[in-house]
Amino acid sequence: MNCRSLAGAVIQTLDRNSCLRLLEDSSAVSHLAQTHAQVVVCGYKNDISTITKLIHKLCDFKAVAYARALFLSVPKPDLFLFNVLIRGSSNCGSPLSSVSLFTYLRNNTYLRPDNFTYAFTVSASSGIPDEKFGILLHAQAVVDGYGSDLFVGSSLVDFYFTFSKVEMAQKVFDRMLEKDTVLWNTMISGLVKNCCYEDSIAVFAKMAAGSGVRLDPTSVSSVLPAAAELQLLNIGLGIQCLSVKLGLSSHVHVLTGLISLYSKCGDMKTSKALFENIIRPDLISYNAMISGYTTNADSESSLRLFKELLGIGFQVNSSTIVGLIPVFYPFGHLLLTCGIHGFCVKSGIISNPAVSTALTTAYSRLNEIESARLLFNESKEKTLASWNAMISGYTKNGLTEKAISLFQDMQVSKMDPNPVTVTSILSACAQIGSLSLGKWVYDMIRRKGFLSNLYVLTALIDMYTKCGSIEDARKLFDDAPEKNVVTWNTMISGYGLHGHGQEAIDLFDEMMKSNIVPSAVTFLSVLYACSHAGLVDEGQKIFHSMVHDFGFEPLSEHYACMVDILGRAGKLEKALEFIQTMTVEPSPPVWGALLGACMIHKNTRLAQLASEKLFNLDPENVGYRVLLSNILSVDKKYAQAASVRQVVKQRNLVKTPGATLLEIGDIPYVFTAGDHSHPQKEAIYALLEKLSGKILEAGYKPETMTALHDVEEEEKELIMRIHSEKLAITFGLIQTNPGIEIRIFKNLRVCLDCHSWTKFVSKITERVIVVRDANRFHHFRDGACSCGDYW
DNA sequence: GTAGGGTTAG
Repeated sequence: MNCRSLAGAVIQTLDRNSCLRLLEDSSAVSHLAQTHAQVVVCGYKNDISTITKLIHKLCDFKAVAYARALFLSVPKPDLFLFNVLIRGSSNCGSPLSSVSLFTYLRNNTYLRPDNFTYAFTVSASSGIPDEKFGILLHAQAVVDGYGSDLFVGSSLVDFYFTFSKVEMAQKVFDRMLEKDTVLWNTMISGLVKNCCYEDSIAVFAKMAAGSGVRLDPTSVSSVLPAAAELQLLNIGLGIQCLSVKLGLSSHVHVLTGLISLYSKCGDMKTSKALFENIIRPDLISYNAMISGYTTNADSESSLRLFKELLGIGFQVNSSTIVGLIPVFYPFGHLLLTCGIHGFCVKSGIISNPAVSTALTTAYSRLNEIESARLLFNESKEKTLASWNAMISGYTKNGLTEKAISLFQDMQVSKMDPNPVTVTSILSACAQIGSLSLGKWVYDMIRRKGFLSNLYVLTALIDMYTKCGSIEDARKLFDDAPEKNVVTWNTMISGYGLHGHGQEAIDLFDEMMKSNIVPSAVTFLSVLYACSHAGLVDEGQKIFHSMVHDFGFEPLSEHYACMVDILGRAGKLEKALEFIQTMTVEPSPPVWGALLGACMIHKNTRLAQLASEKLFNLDPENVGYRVLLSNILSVDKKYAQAASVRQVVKQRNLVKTPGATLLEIGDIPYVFTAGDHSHPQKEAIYALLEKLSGKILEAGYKPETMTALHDVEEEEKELIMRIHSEKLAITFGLIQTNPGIEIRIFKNLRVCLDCHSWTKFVSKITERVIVVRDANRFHHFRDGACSCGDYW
């Protein structure tokens, strides 16, 4: 009905049927208001069925306040009207008013609730944070004899699924004498909501095979996400065939579900074909396509569809944006990310927490951690996911202290950590080697029952290996009820970290026997373990097997590992030959491994070749230049060494400062090179002096001296500044009783001199000294190191 | 029917 006829209608007196038709045809709240006036003018304001219709319509347009006011003016509302308003309030996001209406109905009227009343009120109670309302209603419904009503049953099943009470939902479902399509569908989608994907598929199969109930598009589109989540293409295919047979396959919901399934299985070609089959694709089907292209790293298509969507005038929603954003960061598209950010701000979508979380993640993955933090600070509604995104942003960028301090802020603001939070924090503990914090988190994990989560367990194993307790890690690993490839990789690389090459290989063999499919990282982990333990032949065998038995195309990282293995073993020429066989362009780490080997084996010629490549590939990296300068100095090529250092100076390249962490009890102490800030510095330097004398007597020769002949005075002093690990170890000797093991953590690789120094110190003080450097663990005992001088 | 946060190598 258009405005002119409506305006005309207002001045006419209409019969009841015309009034009702007018109500039926109203398409906005303003129309309804006029029609309301008309109803009053025509004398139907006490006609309950007309008023009920009006209230019903008002609710449809979300004018629930208006509807309630009108309801209050009705002298004797009947049950039907109560039911309409209970449902309406719930649909308008006021489930509490639904429940209070129900209570009013029971306590203050002569009316008795019927199956509709229960169904609507139970549905409403799914939207209230407190589960007690629904449980109470369930009991009352049973007492009133509606326990096996289909409508009531379906809403109860949905209610229990909403509160993750899967067993209760199942119980209600099983006890229903009669089951219809809606009840089955509720069961299928509820299981999906609770991540019981296999069960959901099983229920769907039962429904299709022997229930005698008709499948509808909702049945199919409810089960499809389960198949998609498990990437069960065969099951999906079966569902697709079935829906073709039943004539449901052209339904837009079904097609959208199939698009998502094929996308998650990596088949964008089929997804595209399905999408083209949709006669009138809606926003949700577009979203499914965009997110599909995004997860399959096709940024061009993803963006193309997004622009198409804007072009045809669709109002995009948060789902569109959240499905699009992750396509930006694998390709380093900072500008596009900023552009979308701007778009979100302008259109107001930014207020959606999922959107701002996705953007926070994007910025942090693009190493724009400050922008991420700004966005996080500005977001009004901070959900658990936004906290987690920010915390993991910090850990992924190596800003562990910030991650931990944000975690503390999170607890202050009463946000309860979940397994995702805990996983990130454990990763932070592993990074800085803080066993004390790690153990504290472990306590929390046990209290909250997160230990059954595989991510948490794996991160815990990693934390223990990186904090030095390889035995504790292994115990957790052995007791794990479930392991995936990452869990195995973590344990293998843990052994590598500690120089236990044979254990790593044994575990790898065991993994193969358990039929776990290895990943690229599996081979990297076991190869690094070989490198740390000097297992040259074993490493070569595994590399060969990786290519020929497992059909892996080696990545540049695998080559770097092999160069490392060969190079450390002194097979420098062989390493170079190996590089020349590479099918991919050698990356900086490949040449870096060769350069490192040149340092150990003092090969100036190859060092110059490797560094030339490195200076071209990675001109900003100071480490390589320092390394070359040292190699040249050792070879007495002082002029060349000086000119390498000159470049560093001229270009203002900054070397990461070395730092060492030592924990005494729960207190962490951080030392930097030449540190004079410590309150006990006098005692430290005095003991350092005393130790120096003793170890020189025992045969220690400072390694740096050989490299320093040509260095200018000022620079010499700079280099001679006592490295942080020496200060930390000395402090540890002062602070702990004889015989106690000392553990320190260094952010860079331990240098040759400190390594030698620590060996001697361990001998004369009869202490076990454990050093974790950027690369691996060194266990010093009685003048020797577990790495066999092989690092 | 579409959508946000987590573990493994270096």
